[in-house]
Amino acid sequence: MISVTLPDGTVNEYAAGITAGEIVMDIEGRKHDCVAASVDGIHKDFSTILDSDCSVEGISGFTDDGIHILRHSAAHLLAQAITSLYPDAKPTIGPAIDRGFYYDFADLPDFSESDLKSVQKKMHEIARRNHTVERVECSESELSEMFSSNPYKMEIINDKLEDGAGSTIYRQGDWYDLCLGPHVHSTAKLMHVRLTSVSSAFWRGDQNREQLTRIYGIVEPTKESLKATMSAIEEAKKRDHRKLGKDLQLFHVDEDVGQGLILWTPRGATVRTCLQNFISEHLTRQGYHQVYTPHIGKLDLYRTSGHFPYYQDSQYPPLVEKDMMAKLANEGCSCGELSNMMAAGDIEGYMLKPMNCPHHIKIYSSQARSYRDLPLRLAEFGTVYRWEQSGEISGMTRVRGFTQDDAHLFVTEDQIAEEVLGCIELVQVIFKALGMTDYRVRVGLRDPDSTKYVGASEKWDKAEEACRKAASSLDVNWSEEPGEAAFYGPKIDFVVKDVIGREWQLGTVQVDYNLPERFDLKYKGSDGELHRPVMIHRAPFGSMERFCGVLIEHFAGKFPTWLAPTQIHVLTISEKQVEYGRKVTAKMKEAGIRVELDDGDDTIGKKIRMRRKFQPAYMLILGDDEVENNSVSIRARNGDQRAGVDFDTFLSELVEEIESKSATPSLVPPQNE
RNA sequence: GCCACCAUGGCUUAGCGGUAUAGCACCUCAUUGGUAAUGAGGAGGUCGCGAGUUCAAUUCUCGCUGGUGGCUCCA
Repeated sequence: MISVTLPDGTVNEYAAGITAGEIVMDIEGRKHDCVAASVDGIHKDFSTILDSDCSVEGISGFTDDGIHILRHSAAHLLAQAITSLYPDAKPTIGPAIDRGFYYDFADLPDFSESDLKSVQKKMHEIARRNHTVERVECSESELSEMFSSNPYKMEIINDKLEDGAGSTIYRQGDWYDLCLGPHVHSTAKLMHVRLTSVSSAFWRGDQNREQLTRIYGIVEPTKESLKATMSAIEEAKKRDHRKLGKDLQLFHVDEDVGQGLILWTPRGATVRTCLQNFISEHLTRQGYHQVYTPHIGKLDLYRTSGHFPYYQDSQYPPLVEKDMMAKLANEGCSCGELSNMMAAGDIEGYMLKPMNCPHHIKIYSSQARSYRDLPLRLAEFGTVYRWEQSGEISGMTRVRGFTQDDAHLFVTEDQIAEEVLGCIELVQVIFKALGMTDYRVRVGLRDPDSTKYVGASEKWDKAEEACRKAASSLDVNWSEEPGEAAFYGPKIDFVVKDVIGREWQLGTVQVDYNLPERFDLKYKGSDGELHRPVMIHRAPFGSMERFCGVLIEHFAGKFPTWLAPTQIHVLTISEKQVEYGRKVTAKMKEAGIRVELDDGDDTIGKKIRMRRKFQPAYMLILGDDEVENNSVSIRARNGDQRAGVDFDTFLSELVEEIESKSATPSLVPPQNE
């Protein structure tokens, strides 16, 4: 007999040799939703035989751990279906991921989304067969024999397994895969599966290696949860900033202008301006100086900074000076030669700036600086250009021209900690005001084994400690990531997820020992000696483009009143109220409200329907009653109403809501019916 | 950049080897209507661009541009 501790703390006696699954069934009953067992805290298959004392717990398919196992098993099911339909296809790897699972296949050419249906059908068919999923221990030679026709699996076996060590396979029906497990005990657990998309991936993420076909899917424990997940995905798609950007007329990208180059249309520009003004207020409060610098600079400047020619791949090509061009033409220089000269950095001209720092540095060094000038904080909504790969460009979140809410702080060694903290505070103030709580923070530290870093290691220790401290002052999850520091200093990154679960880096705070060195920056200390300042780069929101894109999704286009492109739409019921409507509109404009009047001859129902798509904070309905009482009827975004409000009262309440930057419109109390 | 898919008036979309649907938006007229579509009429497209096949291409083929999903990269 063995003693098994159950989740509620009781200890039961079982015959040795009982399986984990049998105990889970004993605890949870016959109709449980567990997919595997946790034995002494380690995830195990139900088939695991227990012959000594331990604790056992069922892992529900509704838990993070449980769904992970389901996904992994579903990946196997997918591979089984694919190999049965496409015998030449070779499964490579197929893990569970955050939002589902995928499997990469070699030799599955021309597979497209339209083929998913038949594969999914096959998966359901196999699932229904109720195959037992069986774990089998194999020796290295057995494995080599079983996977001899699959070079990818062989590569894993050769690379990952220690010499002579065996591993396990999981078998279901006539199919098996190299895997450590654990897995569900039967394919029947995998009925609620959907394949979602097809794309490609490189074997082992290496673009020099084979291109594989990757199939993505999701799986859920029950029919209901699958349905819920599917509709959540549908809902998320409606929030996509690319769709809302079009619907709400916030921005436009035109192929004649260029890929990844955002045209801010009036409504979007309004949102951006409001944000920039908001940020500017805080910059002033924190002692920043705002500056303006041009969009280009001489190549020499970027030679000094190190951007040119070393980061050519991610920059627009240089603008070659006219005289230089003419000279080269006279000399019969070919395009190939010109291109080689550019690559070598051996050319004169200008560059579209990929970063603002060199310009800001030149502002710093335009005067002799003393310790009394520090910290010097130079801020700019600075537009930069980077040559992102064409396949990477997406909406507003990945673009080729963007405006950073950039600043460079020139500080003494001793000021680093406090200034980093100041940067973090700014981020927090603004994230809080916008109700953005769903972000994570990465602290990039140096890799202790590498020598690529500039600056003395004592300095690094101090700066890294400052970053840790600053991060922990935040109310959010943060992680230390050794090896993720830039070569010139440690950094703090702010990362958010978009509606489809992709992560985007927004803000960053970076300590930099390198550029002050390269530009030979100095300040005179209290000791009368010249010292080297340290720079802090910070862009709390990254870029206005990406930030607004994320913000559109965050609010699902329903901006708080202070940010709404149009705050108020005034709708008249009939011609009789047009004059009053105009008066009210004019008064609001005078008060600085962004207001639009619809005095057309559509019915009120039609006007509401038409205006709704712009998601104004409020609509005002004006009929005879309102004209008579000098009042307005307020209609909130959700349809709730507040009628007969004196116009002046409404206006002062509205101004108050806007000035307080209230995150949610609150002029109409919620109505529960 | 790589792989797959996609591209029809402002938006959503039907369709096909014989130059093309429909809805909304837009314009005109009638209607003066209380909180998610009043009715009638009208205008608007060289079917992303360029080649090729064909008697004929929006429809087939190739190239380009742009988009979508991934991969890769990101000072």
